[in-house]
Amino acid sequence: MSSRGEATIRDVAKASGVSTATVSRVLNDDGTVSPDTALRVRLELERLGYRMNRVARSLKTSATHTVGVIAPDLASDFFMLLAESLDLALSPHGYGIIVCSSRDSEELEGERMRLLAERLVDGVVAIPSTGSGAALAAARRDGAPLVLVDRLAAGLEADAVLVDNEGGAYAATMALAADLAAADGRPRMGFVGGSLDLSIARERYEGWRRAMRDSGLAEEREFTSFRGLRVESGYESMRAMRSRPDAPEAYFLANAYTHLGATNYLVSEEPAWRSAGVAFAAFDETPYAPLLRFCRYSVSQPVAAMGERAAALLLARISGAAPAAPSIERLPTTLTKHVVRY
Amino acid sequence: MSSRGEATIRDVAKASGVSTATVSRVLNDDGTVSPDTALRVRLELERLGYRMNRVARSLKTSATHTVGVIAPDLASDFFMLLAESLDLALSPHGYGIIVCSSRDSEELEGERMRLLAERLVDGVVAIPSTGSGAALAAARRDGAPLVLVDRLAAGLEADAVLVDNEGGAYAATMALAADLAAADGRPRMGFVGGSLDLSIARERYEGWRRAMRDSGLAEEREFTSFRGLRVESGYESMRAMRSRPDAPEAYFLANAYTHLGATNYLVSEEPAWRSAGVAFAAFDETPYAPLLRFCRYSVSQPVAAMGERAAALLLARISGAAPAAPSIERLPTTLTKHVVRY
DNA sequence: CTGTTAGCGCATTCAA
DNA sequence: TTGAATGCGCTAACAG
Repeated sequence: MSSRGEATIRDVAKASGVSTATVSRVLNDDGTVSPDTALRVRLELERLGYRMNRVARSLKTSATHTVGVIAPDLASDFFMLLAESLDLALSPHGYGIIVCSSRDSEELEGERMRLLAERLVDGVVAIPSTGSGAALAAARRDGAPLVLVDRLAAGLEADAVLVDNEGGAYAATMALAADLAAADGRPRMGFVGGSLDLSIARERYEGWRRAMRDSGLAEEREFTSFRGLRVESGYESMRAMRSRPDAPEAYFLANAYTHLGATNYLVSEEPAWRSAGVAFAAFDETPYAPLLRFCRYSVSQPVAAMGERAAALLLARISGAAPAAPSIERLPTTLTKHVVRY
Repeated sequence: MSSRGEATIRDVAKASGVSTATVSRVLNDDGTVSPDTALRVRLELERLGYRMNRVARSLKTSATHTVGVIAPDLASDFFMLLAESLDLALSPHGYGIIVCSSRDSEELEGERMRLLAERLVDGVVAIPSTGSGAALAAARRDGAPLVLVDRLAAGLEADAVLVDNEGGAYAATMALAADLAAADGRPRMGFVGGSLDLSIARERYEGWRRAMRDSGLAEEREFTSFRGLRVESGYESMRAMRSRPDAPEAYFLANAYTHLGATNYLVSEEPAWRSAGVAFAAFDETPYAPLLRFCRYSVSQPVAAMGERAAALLLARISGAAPAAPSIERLPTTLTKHVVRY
């Protein structure tokens, strides 16, 4: 027995009268071990309650069967769905995921990446916290498998799984604009989004803009906000816009958080008679969608599919069965029309 | 250079003209290395871009600085917040977390626990998927540090961090009952919860029940549901109850999911004039709380604090600075009164 | 203060 | 088909 009190292959070898090499072969289903020796070994394995020390194996094989996951915020709907789906896709292959939060700090992001490299993870899935990806690039183990999810980072040669943000925003905006045109004489639409440094914020803005042009609507500076993609940003943006007497009735919200914040504002600060005509088009789908009462059109991202694809790309890289050039996948979004019942 | 193309302490040792032991001492801030040797070594460390191979260190020290986290569902609000707070509390100590989903299956739970043990994690934080904890107990490395969160498991000798479910449910129910008594002649209250096998479901039921007795209200079988703690269960329970002509106006919802489901039902299936008088008391707090329009009282769990405490208990066990007996901490909940604005 | 030595537990040559 | 020997990269006595 080792100091840990656990049986090692040496104990098993001794007990079954074979060498450690043979035990190792049995453990790895090597196939070259005679059936009865294998049986004897397996019996002892069982009897001694043997558990493999995977750390030792990893040192030998320099493969940890672990992938790192870095995200700006672990406590987001998007990330957790992603984690669940990564776990689902990876665990059948014997991979575990070690998750870390970069807390939207580039410095922390680099630290975490470095630590993952030191832990010899076989690959990394990252939601970059900045548009540059500099910290990730610097800390990355040379050429180590890396898959970006949700956002692109400029300086990073890596596979990526994204969604068609521009197209999704375009479709939702077009749909809402059409409704407005049918109902109202002079349709207008505000925009609530985040910093254009972020690829997702930028792409959604561009989609909205194109749809505005194609619908013959004018982009009004006072009603175009890039305050951020958080709940409070949505709340504040909506407050700022709705405080003006000439506020539009329609808005595009760039993600679930701003959507929630905006709805919270209207519901809790504006009298019902005033908000009655408000209509939203928004990115993301959530469990509480039925409560987002101003939502007319929503764009949902296939988060689970994104996790699956990210896992597949990573496994392909790890096994070496991937083309040299990074592959960027852009998954389609789905437009949903919401009927208001209350 | 090693085969991985990374410098090892041997490369650094050679380059700086010292032994590997000295390099190791420098790396571990051992303090017994003379300032100028240390400087020379650090220079080479930097020049060669040395990165520690933590797998090798772990094999030697049999400490991985990794803790495993097992939860029935990674994609839940509760778990996300917990993961974030565990990461926050643990990462300053150099610990990483490897998360896995048991998908509410006892078999998977055991498998995951076993794999974590084989990976030599220094400890495990688990949200048990069953009341027995049998799978966890079986796969657990003998005496390995384990902290249960949220729920207890009968057969498991482990530290635990829970909340005062009974007390929280009691307080919310009492508050709502008092409001009812003040307003109405014959107050009644329904209950929507989950299977009593789950400790949290049972404790919340017991708290509700005690408050009902103390308020002089009768528990009515037809309006007491244990269908489950999921969104759909809440929806279905509410549908079943509200379909009866004699349905009460007040309800206790045992968690965020049932609360959401119940609200979804009322909002989307029941005409406003009929649901106008409905009032809820419920467990959990969410970002979309402002949209839960029937909520009068909510009980919030200190999820972040739970993560912190779990981390602290785990670290104490790992360092051996913990009493032999398991310590069960029960954190207090907070009652919030909600004002309805719409 | 520093170097030598000896493994941690496993997988993998190379012989037999 | 099996065993003996070697080393993955690091830390930890023990000497010097």
